[in-house]
Amino acid sequence: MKKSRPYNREVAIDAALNLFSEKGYHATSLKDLEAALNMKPGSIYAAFTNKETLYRETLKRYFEQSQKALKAEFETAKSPMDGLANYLRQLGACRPNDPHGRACMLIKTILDTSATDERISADASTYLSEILKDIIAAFDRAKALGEIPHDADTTRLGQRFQSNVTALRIELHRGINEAAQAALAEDMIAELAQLRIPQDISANITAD
Amino acid sequence: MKKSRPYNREVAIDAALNLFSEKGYHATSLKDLEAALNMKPGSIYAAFTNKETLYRETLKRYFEQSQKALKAEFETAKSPMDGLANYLRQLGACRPNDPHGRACMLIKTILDTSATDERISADASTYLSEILKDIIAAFDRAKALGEIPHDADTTRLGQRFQSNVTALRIELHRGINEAAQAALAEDMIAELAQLRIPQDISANITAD
DNA sequence: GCCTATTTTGAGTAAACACTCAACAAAATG
DNA sequence: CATTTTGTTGAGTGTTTACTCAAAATAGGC
Repeated sequence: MKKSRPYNREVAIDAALNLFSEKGYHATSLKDLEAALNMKPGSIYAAFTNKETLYRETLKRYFEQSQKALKAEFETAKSPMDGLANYLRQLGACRPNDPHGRACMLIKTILDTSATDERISADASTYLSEILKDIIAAFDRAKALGEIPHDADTTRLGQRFQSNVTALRIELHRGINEAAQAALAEDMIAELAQLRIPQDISANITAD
Repeated sequence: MKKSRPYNREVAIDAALNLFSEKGYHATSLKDLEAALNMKPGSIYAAFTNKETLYRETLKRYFEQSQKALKAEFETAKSPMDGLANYLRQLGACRPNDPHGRACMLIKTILDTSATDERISADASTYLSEILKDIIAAFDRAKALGEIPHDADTTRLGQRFQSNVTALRIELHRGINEAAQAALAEDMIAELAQLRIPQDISANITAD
C-alpha cells in the first residue's frame, strides 16, 4: 500500500505536532507519542528513525505552515503594510487553545533545546531567520510602493516586527485577559501605522 | 552547626539556579543537580523535599533577584522614565552568557511546565504579575511627576513594556548579532521616549 | 492464489530516571 | 565526655525512558 503511506505520514506528523507543541520536546515521552500517533514503537522508529528526527520533521512542518500562513496574509491584504497589520490583528484576536495562537513553537523549541540538543535548536533558529527574511521582504515591498519612507531600515523594522510577534504570542500563551491582549496588539499595529507615509488624500479630494 | 546551614543553602540554590536556568526543568536530571550542588541525593531530598520543590525555591530566588535589579534601576535613575529606559539599555548591551541577559527564566519556565507541572507554572505566572505591578507603579510615578500625560493608561503601558523586555531577552538568548540587538533596544527606548511630555527647556532659557 | 516486499507488531532491553533509607558523622547540649 | 540532635552518605529502590528485533500481518506483482 504505497499510496496510503504518505497520507498516514502527514496525519502522524500532525498528531506529533499537536503533542510536541503542547508539551515540548523533553516532556514528551514515547508512550505519549505511541498514543497520539496510534503507532507501536517499532513503527515509529521505522518511519522516523528516532525521537529527535521525528521532532525535527515535526518542527519543519510547523515552520512550513507558519510561513504559508504569513504569505497568505500578504496575498489577501491590499498592501504589504496592511498584511503585516492584519497578521498582528489576527494574533490579537486569538484566544488560548486557538491553533494559530499557541506560543510560537520555534521560540519554545529554542528555549527547550538550546542547552541539550544543538541540532534541533539550530533548525528552529534557521526557520526563524527564514520568516524574518519574509517579513523584511514585505517591508522592502512597502518601501518600493512608497508606503514607508525610502530611507527606512527594513532589516531593523523586520527584526522589530518579529520580536513583537514573539512577545504577543507569549502573552497569549500566558493567558492574559482578552482586553489586554487586544490592546497589546493594537499598540503594535499603531507602531506599524506610524511608519507609514500619509497617503495624500487631499489629492483625491481636489481631483474630484 | 546551625549558623552555616543557611549559607550553604544559598550557595546550593544559586548553583541550582545556574543549572535550571540553562537546561530547564525537564532536561535537568538529579545527576546534574548532584554534581552542581555537590550534594548526594539523600542530602538534596533532606534539604529540598523533591525536584519540584527545589525548582520552585530556585525560581523564587530568581524572581527576588530580578525584582531587586529592577528596583535598583529606579533608585539610581533620575526619574521613573529614565529608570525604565536604562533597564532596556542595559539589556540591549548584554551579551549572551551575561547572567543579566539570559532568557527570562520566568518565561522559559511557563513554556516548559505549563502542560506538565501546573504549580511551577503558576508560580512563574504570579512572579511575572508582581514584576508587572512594579512596572505599572513606575509609570504611575512618571504620571504623577508629569513625565507622561495625565490620561496615560499605565496598565497598558506596563504590559507593553514587559512584553518588550520579554522579546528583547528572547532575542538575546537566540544570539542575534550585537548591532541588531542594540538597535532593537534603541527602538524600544524610542517608544518610551515618545510617551514623554517634552520638558519645557525654553522656560529655563528665558529664565537665564 | 501464491510469492516476495514492505509494514506493523509488542514483548523485551539496557540505561536513566526520581527518589529512599539504614547506617554514619559531626556538632550542640548538658 | 556522654548524649542527643542534626545533617550526610551512597548503594539501592521501583519505575520510566528511548529504543530494538524476530515474528506476524499485509500489501502488490505475476
